[in-house]
Amino acid sequence: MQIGELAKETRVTVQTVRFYERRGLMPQPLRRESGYRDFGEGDLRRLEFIRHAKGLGFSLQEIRDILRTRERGQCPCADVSKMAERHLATAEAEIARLQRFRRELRQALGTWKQKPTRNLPANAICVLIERTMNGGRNHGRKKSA
Amino acid sequence: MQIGELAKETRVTVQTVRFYERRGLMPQPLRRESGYRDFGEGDLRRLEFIRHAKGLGFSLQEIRDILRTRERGQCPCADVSKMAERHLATAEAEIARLQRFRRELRQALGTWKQKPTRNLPANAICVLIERTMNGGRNHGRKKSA
DNA sequence: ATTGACCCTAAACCGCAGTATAGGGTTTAA
DNA sequence: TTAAACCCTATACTGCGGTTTAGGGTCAAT
Repeated sequence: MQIGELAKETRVTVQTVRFYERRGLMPQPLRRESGYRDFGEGDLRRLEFIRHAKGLGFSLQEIRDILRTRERGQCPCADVSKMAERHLATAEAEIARLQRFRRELRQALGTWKQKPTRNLPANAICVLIERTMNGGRNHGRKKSA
Repeated sequence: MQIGELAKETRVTVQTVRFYERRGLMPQPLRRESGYRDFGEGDLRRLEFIRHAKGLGFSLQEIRDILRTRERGQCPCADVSKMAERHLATAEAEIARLQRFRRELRQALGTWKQKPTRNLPANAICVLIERTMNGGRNHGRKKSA
């Protein structure tokens, strides 16, 4: 299989396949007389694995390490498990952050939509953003003194 | 105020302050005879605003645009509102993605912890990851035929 | 007069995940 | 034989948000 076919099958570009090869995610493939790369079914599955792992949030470096471990005949699942736990922790933190952001922004947007812009204080930059600056929700109270 | 003091107050590095100036987020400050930058209270508040907006997920470019609008005497809140709505949509999608990832990974981790590695199929790379490849949870069924 | 802490600029570099460009060679069909 | 469609390498560039390096100048105290 030529690189173009492999690329089409896995919905990546030809350059990306070569890029993955340079980064050590794809192996040095067989070459024809012409110098053209010649891929097999295993390469196809490998590239599908890479795309899928990437979709799950693994970095190219992590994926490379997983594949290297597997090449040494070992099972990468223990490592993957560790990486996954780390991703989970990051994901949890990120979810929490985004949800806080969403809450604050909805609050700010809600009150702003009721009275947009009227008496914008001269020293303010943007009430929507600054509203969240002194610790979150100062709705009517003095600044948390 | 010298750049070092400003940087210390706002917990950024001196280089970052200069970087923000190059990017148009911080204004060209007054200069002393020596060429040293001389910042005032307004600059301090501006930099705090930048740090806060960044923490909320706004990009430097967006923040620069917000500040530019404000400099023209206009209220940036309408623009900010639009950006925020976009961020919300992105955040929702990201939350959903992360939660799916978390669910799949927990499932895979749970079953893997019960029987780690035993009979790893020769053509498999990592069951934890590949388990999620054929559409999610193929727990005992044939591959979604 | 010299040390140390601070400041200045311009430019290069970092990780990330590719994308683009320049300048070629190969294969196939008309 | 020539054109299209494919392939090759090497190198540079993108956007993001800075960080680092090189090579200086300034200011205060000793």
